[in-house]
Amino acid sequence: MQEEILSRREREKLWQRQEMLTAAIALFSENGYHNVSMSEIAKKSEFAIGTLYKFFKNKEDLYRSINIELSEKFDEAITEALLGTGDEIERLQNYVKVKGAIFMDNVSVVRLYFAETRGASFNIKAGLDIEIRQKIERHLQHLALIFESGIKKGRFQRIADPYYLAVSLDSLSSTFLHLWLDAPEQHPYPEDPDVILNILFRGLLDS
Amino acid sequence: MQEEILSRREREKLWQRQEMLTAAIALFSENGYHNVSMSEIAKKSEFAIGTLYKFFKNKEDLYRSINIELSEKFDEAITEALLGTGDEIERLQNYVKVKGAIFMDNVSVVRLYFAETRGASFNIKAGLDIEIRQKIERHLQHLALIFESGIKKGRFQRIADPYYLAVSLDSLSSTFLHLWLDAPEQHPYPEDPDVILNILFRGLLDS
DNA sequence: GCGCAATGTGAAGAACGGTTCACATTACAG
DNA sequence: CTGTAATGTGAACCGTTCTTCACATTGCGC
Repeated sequence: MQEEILSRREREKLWQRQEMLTAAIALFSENGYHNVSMSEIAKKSEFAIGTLYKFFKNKEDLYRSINIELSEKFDEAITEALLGTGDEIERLQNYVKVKGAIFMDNVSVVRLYFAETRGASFNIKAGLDIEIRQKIERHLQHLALIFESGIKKGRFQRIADPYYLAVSLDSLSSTFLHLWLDAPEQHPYPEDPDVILNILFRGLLDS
Repeated sequence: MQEEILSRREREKLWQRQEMLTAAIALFSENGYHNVSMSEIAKKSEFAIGTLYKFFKNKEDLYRSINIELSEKFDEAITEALLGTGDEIERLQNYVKVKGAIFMDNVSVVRLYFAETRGASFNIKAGLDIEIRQKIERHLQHLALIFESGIKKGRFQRIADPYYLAVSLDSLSSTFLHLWLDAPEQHPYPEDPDVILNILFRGLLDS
């Protein structure tokens, strides 16, 4: 990642580009793709419409750029958590914690991310959500491996197929993030990852 | 629910209305609100555009009607399952089963329902998703009561706040339905509700 | 059959929004 | 300071789509 070999001008352009993306993120995540016009983005970012088109081929390209950068950022953090050191339980705890942290740090884009991630995304003709879905699928496979390893070692009961356990944990953590998004003070995303993990770890029945 | 005091004409209009809604559902759930035009709906339903406007104030009203009828239908079935007879476990089993059944029977609209239900809904200016959310909130409260009752009676361990258990079960069942939607043969929605419920019932740790 | 009311029709109107491009402004080398 | 290239601008263009409404068709009581 060489970043220092950029000229002043290049750095400025990068900065301008980021300004545009930031403005667009705010608008898109508030109103959705179709309810945001290029002129609104222009006004908010304080550039002219034509300038936007110097940076992005068209509106769809702008939107795509946002989502790709977003998903890469998220992907990096989550992958790191999943590959990190520690036993199965620690890794799962890490996953829940990191996922929470990265979402907290990017509140304004979380709505956008969920819109592209869950439910059907009708914003883009085709292709974008596939890329994102592939990243998520990789996470799920990683998670499944952790569960499988725990089961093999006798640490975990095999209460469901490892892949389904992975999907379940992903779903549960996203759901808690949703609760938090809707009412942050009422439903804080738990500091302690075990609040979420215990739903899997402990059983409602027996003890 | 008196339905027989309708004239032939009134029944016909109701039927026509349903034809329009059916065509619109197919298009919306395939392409999303903004990617479907009134003329497409007109063509598919085999009415003229002007006729659509005799039945619905505008496009948004048409969309709103779909979602309201949809959510009422779902609400009825789910509420019945939650209020039905049986102990706590049977009620939960019923909930999972009924939710699965009603979604299976309405495949074409499930995508639409998820789009309005999960993630952010940007299709409608405001208000629609609030109505639907209130219905879902009622279900969650019901579910929470069941969990609470089970805990009070000592049938369930208190592994989490009852409301969070409710949210978790809702999330898990929706997630399994999502899997099924994406790849029906690969991930059949389980006949046996305990496949899903065991994720809550049994614990990964201990036995 | 007749005539009126109810219903159905789709071309035209109006608004909106993505994209373009000729021009203005700025940056910078010589 | 000058001239040229790079960059920035936004009015105008154009396609799309929602909505209206004057007219056509149908249904029905007499």
